[in-house]
Amino acid sequence: MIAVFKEYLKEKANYTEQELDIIVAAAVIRKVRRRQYLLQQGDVWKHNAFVTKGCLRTYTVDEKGAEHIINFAVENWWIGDRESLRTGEPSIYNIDAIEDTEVALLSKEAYDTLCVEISAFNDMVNAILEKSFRVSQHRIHTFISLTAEEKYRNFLERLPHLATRLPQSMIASYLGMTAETLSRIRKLIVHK
Amino acid sequence: MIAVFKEYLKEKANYTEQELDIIVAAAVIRKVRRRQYLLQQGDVWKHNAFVTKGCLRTYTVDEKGAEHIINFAVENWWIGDRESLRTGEPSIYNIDAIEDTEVALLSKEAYDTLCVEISAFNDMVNAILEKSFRVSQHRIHTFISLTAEEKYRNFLERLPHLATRLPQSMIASYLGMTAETLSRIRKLIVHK
DNA sequence: CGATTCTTTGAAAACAGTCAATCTGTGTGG
DNA sequence: CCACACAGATTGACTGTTTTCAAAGAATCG
Repeated sequence: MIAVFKEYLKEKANYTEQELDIIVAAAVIRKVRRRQYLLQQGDVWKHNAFVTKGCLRTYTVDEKGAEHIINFAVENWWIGDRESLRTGEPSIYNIDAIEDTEVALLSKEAYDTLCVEISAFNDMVNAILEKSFRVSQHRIHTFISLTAEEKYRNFLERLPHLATRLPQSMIASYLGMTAETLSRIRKLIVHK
Repeated sequence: MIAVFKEYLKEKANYTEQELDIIVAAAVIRKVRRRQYLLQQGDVWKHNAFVTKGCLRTYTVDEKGAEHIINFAVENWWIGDRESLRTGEPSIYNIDAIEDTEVALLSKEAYDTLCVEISAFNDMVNAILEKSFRVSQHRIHTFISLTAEEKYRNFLERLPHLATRLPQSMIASYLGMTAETLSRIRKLIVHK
């Protein structure tokens, strides 16, 4: 499945064959079974993970035991905890697999080295970061300006491939509403 | 007020005196009066703005005329629309001054040149971007996991200097609630 | 002081959450 | 292959929270 990673890199920048090999060689493939953790609250996150197959989520669990999903990641997405990676502090997030999954892990050290030695990699990484930021700004905007129904419709538009792939209870959590509310909204939409 | 910008740069990285001068020389100071726009919906944003004095907000206006505040920026913060800057498309946001304000503007071209020629500047810029991303992830988390009262308390903790500086109606908008709701929450908190 | 803007309050309506029960589909073991 | 268990989705009744609209009360600025 490392081929997926290589394809992704080729699309993102004009790496030389040699550079591609260096990057791919630095990655470690790791399988994560459904329901298995990639990161557990309290642990320090020391990698950058690229998903080659499957689906993961980042979430927190509050005092009442309710889960709050911050992010999903499927094939060709990056996932991790930048906060913990940067500070070295234990993470407040959990990351686990929603399906049987495979990720390419780049250790913090390998990652930093690649950034220094391959300028195209550094640029790619920053472009990804910028995109992530823009996406999260957009998501904030949905929270402050849309109704529950609009948030769901917006989700269907922006991430249609996720809508069919994820349990609805998780979509509800991602949108900041209960599974019951989402179920009622879906019913309402069908009747329109 | 350009001195504020220079101080900020000194704190963020070890620039040489020469580098500092180059960066500062690239900046254009612009005054923005209270209620005056720095960016208007439909215009293309072509700068990066650093606030040396005053306070601004980024917001949208929906079909019903309601304003939704995405972000504030006070002294030593950056503000702008990365989306429009990157794509060259007209912005969907408005930016205006909440107080009489002064910003240092770096044109897209000047900014890109500085990134190439001064590597410390490039690193600084990326560190700022990463921080912005982490802050916005945190904010998303507040939206999906906190009650209205908790969101306000969290705001007071994280941005106490803004709480006293901004009209409450704007804080309410930033938190995704109505001014009336925030007013009631404040009353409730006082009685505790 | 007067005008304007911001905040507070009240009452009703709309909306979303909670809890408990039922329904549906999937996969497993006998 | 069937029966059962299990997880996820739906529904109903109820509760609690937030919005809406309208009006009154502070605060601020020229």
